[in-house]
Amino acid sequence: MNLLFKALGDPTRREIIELLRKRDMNAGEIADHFSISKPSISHHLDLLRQANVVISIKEGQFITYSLNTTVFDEMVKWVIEVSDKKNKKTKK
Amino acid sequence: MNLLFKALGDPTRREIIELLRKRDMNAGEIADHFSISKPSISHHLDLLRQANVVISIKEGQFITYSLNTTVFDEMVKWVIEVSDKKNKKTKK
DNA sequence: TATATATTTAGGCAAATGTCTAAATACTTT
DNA sequence: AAAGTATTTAGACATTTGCCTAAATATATA
Repeated sequence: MNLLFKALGDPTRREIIELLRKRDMNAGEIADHFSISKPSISHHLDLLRQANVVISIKEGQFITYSLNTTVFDEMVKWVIEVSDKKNKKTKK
Repeated sequence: MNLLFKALGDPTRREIIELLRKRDMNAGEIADHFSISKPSISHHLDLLRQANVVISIKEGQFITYSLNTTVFDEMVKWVIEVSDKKNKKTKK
């Protein structure tokens, strides 16, 4: 879960996630949305892949990236749980 | 939201959050749960406070820390929204 | 085969992060 | 007022992060 939080702790990477939410894209298309270099985007994509937030599939000379949203489940569960205990304490 | 994700991207800080879920604690009590120095814990608490995850209240010579879970709401909303690929409309 | 296109890898650099010890600040008690 | 307790601030250090350019790899096309 640490890799996931770290992955989400960068605005560029969150923007990439928001892009991929609309449709799958290859690395070049993703890079075109930003003013930083392609190698830097490639690095961000690597971190997102390590955190299992995205999946990459090679298609010819392109590499298509798509979102894997299941990885968020555990995280949301943790956050809700952490929030819930506190509520319980004040509610009861 | 960046400060929040960054705050959550460290295991010690997540443990602090889990501690505070059970009950409010002062800085010394929190530090006693870890093997790292008090100044380091103080720094972690500062980051959590900057991210609005905790609130600190001075009580005599102690400083009591408590969780502020409302800050998670926006984050969970973002994650859920991003996970929902079918509804691509961005609402504010 | 040679050239163009897509993407990553390598290496370097400045800034941010997480840790420490020592010192400073604030409050309490004697 | 002096001493003790709680916590933070300051400064240093190694590691990580995010960015860059240049080079390498892989595929497509003339």
